[in-house]
Amino acid sequence: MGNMRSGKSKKRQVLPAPARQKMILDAALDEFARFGYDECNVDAIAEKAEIGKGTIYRQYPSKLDLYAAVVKRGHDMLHEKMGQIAHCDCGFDEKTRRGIKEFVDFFVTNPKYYRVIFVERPDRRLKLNRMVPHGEEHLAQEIARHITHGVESGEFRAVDPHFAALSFLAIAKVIIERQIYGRGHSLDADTRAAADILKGIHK
Amino acid sequence: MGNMRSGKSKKRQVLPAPARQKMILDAALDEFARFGYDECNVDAIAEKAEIGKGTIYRQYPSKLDLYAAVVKRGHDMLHEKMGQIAHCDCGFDEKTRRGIKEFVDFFVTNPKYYRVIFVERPDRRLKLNRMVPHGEEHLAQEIARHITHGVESGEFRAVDPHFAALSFLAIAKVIIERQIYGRGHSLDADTRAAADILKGIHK
Amino acid sequence: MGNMRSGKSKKRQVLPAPARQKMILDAALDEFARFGYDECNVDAIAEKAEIGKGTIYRQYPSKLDLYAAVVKRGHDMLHEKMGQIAHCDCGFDEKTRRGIKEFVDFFVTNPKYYRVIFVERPDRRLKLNRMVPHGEEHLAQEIARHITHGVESGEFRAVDPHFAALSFLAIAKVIIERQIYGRGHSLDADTRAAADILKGIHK
Amino acid sequence: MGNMRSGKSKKRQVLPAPARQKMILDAALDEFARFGYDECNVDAIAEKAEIGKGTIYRQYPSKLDLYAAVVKRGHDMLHEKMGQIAHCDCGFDEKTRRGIKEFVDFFVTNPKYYRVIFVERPDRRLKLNRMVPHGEEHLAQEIARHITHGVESGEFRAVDPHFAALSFLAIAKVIIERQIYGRGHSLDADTRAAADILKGIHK
DNA sequence: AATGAATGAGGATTCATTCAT
DNA sequence: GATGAATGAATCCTCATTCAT
Repeated sequence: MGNMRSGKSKKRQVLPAPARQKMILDAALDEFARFGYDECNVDAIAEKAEIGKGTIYRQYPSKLDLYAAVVKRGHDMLHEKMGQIAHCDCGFDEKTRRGIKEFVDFFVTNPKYYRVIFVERPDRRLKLNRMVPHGEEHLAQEIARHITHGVESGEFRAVDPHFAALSFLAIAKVIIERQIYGRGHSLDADTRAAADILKGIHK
Repeated sequence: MGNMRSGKSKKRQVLPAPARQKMILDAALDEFARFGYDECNVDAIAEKAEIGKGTIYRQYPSKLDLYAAVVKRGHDMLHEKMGQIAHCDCGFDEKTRRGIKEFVDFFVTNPKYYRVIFVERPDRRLKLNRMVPHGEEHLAQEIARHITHGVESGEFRAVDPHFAALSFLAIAKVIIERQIYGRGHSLDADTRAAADILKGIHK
Repeated sequence: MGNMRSGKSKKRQVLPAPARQKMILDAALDEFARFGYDECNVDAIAEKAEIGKGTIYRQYPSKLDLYAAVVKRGHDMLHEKMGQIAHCDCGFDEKTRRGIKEFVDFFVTNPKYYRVIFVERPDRRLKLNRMVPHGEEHLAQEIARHITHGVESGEFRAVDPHFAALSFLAIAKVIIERQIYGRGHSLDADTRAAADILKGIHK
Repeated sequence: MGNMRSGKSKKRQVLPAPARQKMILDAALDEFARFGYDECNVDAIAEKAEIGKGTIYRQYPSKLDLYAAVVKRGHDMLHEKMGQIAHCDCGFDEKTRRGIKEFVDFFVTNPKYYRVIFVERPDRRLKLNRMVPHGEEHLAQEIARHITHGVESGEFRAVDPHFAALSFLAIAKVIIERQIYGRGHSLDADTRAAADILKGIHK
């Protein structure tokens, strides 16, 4: 009926619901990361996910909600990894080191999430700011809490924990960007350099 | 017709070319900074600049070019301020301190440029990336050059200058953001904290 | 650029603004009358008006506003015709007779307006009701005023003027519908029959 | 899945077929009357009927068919009430009076049908026009037949029966609308006023 | 038979860009 | 040169309808 596309005969095999969920989020992540929120269109996401547009809108009321869901999944994945560290039996320094490592690892391994969370900067958009309560600020607060513990236990020099947290984050992002976009930067060397820099925070 | 709009009778006096140029860029800066590239539309810019839309297109082939011009003007202004320091007769440390101060000052005084250059991040967009010679990278290279001098003269510890430069930049941005968006953060305190952190770079 | 439609080479000659205005309203009237508000689409109106879609939206903020404008033009045309009668130097009966005649004539001559104003019944839609303050109710009130004069001057039997007005209108519409959609109904015969019926109102 | 919705656990007990039929038509009547054909959507009808959307489509091939069925049920109900009068043992005048009364009563008691049959006016839509055998016309013919009897028996003045029938209908609708939407109009007063008007038809 | 998840044609609206005046 | 009316490609979203379970 007018939609007889030549070529590929859409024989979308039916996948179980959770698998489709995943395909949608994967496709959305791909497109949002590659083109950015505005330059990416819902049709392309649907096509990549191999589902109909309507199916997306059945799950997410709007393009913005879909984006928020992608960001949230990223944060959830990150938190799962990082959460384990919080409960480890190690000292402050060890926790810090491992925390940075996991953080950097996550985004170097998942550069798409880096794009979607830090480059596309959802908090730039007022609405998203309200929808995704896990922005950079949220992360900074968690790190700040960690630093506060360190300060209280005397393991860390007395600085404004929030400022220190933002600085941590900022440097971590530098490392990540160099890994993702740079050519031949040694992760170890960068991490050590970062340590040198951040050492200034230490007593 | 067109001149029969009721109400304000736009007595748009014809300005000399350079003055118009400035009005266009000022208006564009305002709108891009407030709404972001996509949420802002050319009509609004023209109206704010008090000129016809066509006149903008006479000067800039596209919205993207206009944006690039705004970013470029920001960089030029910044460079002019920073350039003076390069030629000052002071030592490495003094140059560094003044450099950071000027940099932070510029963006705290001109938060719109902060939005346009760092938040809106032109390199986010594939197209812009090609047009605007990645501002941040350019800056980083200049800073790196400065650091290299420091390293060569033995005034600075031997770190990867590029990495160090990006870290400088990252921390400077933290300070700026706190000044612009934060509430009641002392610029002095933040700068000192940053110095604490960056001291790690020093010997 | 991909829009090289084969066939008709759109060489839309530029018409003076008021002419275009008229073409838009004419096309809208055509389409709304033929298909109804919902089954008619803006693209078709634009095409029939031989202008771009955007041009319509430049004049009317939405499809609904365009519809309201069409209805308003109909009411204005009707009022102009009817207004002359109000000021004529004739008695109540003569005014009544001429009023009915003009009213019926108008809609028989402009059946599209009949569709748009009475069949499509804009007052069905809440929003339109607020936009077009000239619905059937408005007409009824004008007629009621006329009847009130007749009642006060003793030329008309004492009935609820509003009810009588609505009845006038209702019968007038019957005549109109028969003329427009019926086959071979004599306008004179129908009018005389209506007079017979409405005579009941008279003393 | 699908049965894991939190909250109300739709314990939709399976009803016998005719009961389901009724629920569908009731729900459809509600929604069509409240929102109109276009503004109402099938999902809402299914939800209100407490059945699955698919079940509606099993019974009615399309939304339009469902609408036609609602209109038809209205006409059937009306006819049943009116039909009894046709067979009553009373004279022409009595029949007429009772006919008008039943007609007005029916729609004042069932304003939803008034919306669906007269306000939404199925014949407005080209498509519907083909499906619903123009309700109003059908009614008019029945009334016309009645009038013809009156004319033949000499109980009614000789007018075009079809025109007279449409006039009857038109005035009846005025009464109904005033009852449904008006405030504080006396049904008796309106009916008497209508009688005054229609008396003109009588000898 | 009943269901409701999946579908995608269809439509209103926006806005960068052009070009006749 | 300056202007802004005109344009129509592009895009989000809706919702009637289908069909696998």
